[in-house]
Amino acid sequence: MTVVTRFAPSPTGHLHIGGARSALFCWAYAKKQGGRFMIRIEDTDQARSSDESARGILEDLAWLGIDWDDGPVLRLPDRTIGEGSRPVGPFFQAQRLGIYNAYIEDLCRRGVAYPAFENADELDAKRRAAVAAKRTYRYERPADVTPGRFSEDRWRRATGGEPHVVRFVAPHEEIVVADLVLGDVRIAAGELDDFVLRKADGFPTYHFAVVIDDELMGVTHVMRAQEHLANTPRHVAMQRSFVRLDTGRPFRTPAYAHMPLIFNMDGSKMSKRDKAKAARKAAKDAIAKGSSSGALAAATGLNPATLDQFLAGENDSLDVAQALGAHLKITLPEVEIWDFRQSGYVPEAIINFVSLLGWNPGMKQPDGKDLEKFDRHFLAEHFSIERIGRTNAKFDRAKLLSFNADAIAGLTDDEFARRWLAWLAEYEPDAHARLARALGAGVSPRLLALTRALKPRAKTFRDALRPAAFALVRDDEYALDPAAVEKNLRANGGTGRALLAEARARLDAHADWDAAALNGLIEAMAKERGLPNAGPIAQALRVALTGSAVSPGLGETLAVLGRESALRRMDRCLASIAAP
RNA sequence: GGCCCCAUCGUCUAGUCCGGUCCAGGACGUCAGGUUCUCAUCCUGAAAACCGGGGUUCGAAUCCCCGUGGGGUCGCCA
Repeated sequence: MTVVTRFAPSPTGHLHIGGARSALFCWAYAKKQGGRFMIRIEDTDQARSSDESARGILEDLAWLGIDWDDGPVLRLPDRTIGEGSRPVGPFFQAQRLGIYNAYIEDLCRRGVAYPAFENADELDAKRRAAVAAKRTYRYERPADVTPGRFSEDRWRRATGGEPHVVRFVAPHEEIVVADLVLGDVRIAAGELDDFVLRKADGFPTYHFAVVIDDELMGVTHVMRAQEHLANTPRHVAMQRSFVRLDTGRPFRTPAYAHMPLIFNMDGSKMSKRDKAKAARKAAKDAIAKGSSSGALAAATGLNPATLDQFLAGENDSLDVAQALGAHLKITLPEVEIWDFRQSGYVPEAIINFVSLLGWNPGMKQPDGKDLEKFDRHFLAEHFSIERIGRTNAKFDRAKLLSFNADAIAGLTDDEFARRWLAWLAEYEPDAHARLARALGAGVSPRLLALTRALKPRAKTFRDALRPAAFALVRDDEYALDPAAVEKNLRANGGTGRALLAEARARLDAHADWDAAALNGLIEAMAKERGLPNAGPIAQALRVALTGSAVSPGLGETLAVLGRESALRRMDRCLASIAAP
């Protein structure tokens, strides 16, 4: 039997970090077993689903390198995914209404389901009353409904146009879910009530569509987050009662594997709202320090009333959060793959880190330490359901960041340059343009010199922007930091300035404008002058070349700028500081 | 509240199935040193955990029970 796993996102937003892990594990298991990995879009919530969201989720998966064998076709500039799908589509549930309806009718005729006519508000009120009274609420099956018997009268009313939902006749028996991670999970008879299969708008509910589609699409292994565990008995109950329309065979029950949940460090659920929370906190801190909501509104261009509502917690608008974040210079917490991508994370690091949230290879490295660095190909070769953990995990951003830094450090210089440039083009087009202007387009030798210097200083692609700043400005476009000038050029009667002047002369006469050779020149000069190290010369030059006391290595800095630019910057600096 | 799941350093975890080699190992973070022209990288070292209580056993992080704590779920959301 060919293993078929699936990831079935609801297109109501971006791909969440937890969803990415689910998809990854499903993908890895299918690869490992020589099976197929499928994507199905669960767009049965008419109000919240969107095509853009579906497209975005597919693109995020593709970006992570999680390709599907079956599912929607996604055309990307460099490849197309989903073209070789088995003919079990369509893969959008909204396009499968005919199938669901055929099953609904069969189920009703066999007395396994029945139309119900209660009003949603009334049921809601009953439910709330039960909760208030600390009683368990269960839908009460109408007296005229008999399991196994077609409710003709109800069917007639329903087909006659009366508003209704269709409910399942829940079996009165114990249900055992044989979970591959958790073991047997038993639910006593009578715990399930007659839940809804088809909503009043004619769309299937999640539970119903999942069971129908997993059967019809040949899904053999359902791997998903533990939040679905408590719903699984419903699915098993349906599988026991449903019969395929095409073959007349009973539904099969796939293997289940429920994986642990992922939370924030504080134990809260990771959600888009975290961004609003962070922005709100930063704004309130700013106000506490003397700013005001009016000033914030003015600075961000936000509508003052909208901002006040946001601050009061009356809405969690992403736009407001982002405007505040940009103005207050805070990074909003990333929770979706799209966020991490924008923040300059690489897919390798996300894949690796997220794999470790609830799974572990349990292998040692040659040095005896636990193996925890690997890529998706390793996962495809070694993934096993037995090694999925049972405990919920907290998402430690610091560790992810460290993984990302390592992944970046592991790139070749050329690869880093190419990918950083592509990232800039997408998320920092202004810096991208400035860089092309200063160093030439594409991966030029000088760009390579720059990125070599940037790589060990960057934990993310965005991080690389700061140490690259000196290369993005014109030779007369940057300001000299007064404190740095004072300390490194003016102090001690201007020894720094004198060193700068001498270094400038030596550099002018120097033929080989290469980072290593330039470093050698500075070292040699320090030695000749009897200095304990190259520090004073390097610092004087650094301030002159970049305006600041902090920059990449001096040789690299010089090499990136090039002879002309470097000399011009030194001259400008010397001219701005009077000789003593 | 009913039902269900879980429980090793601050965090991710190895070890748990097949009790002894575990005064519990690794990683991230933290702290202290060191290398280096600044920053970063890098190197070395340290502190840091078997939720509690009962059993079973010569012996329990590992098996059993109870408690406690955390989580999920109970929608015409998925």
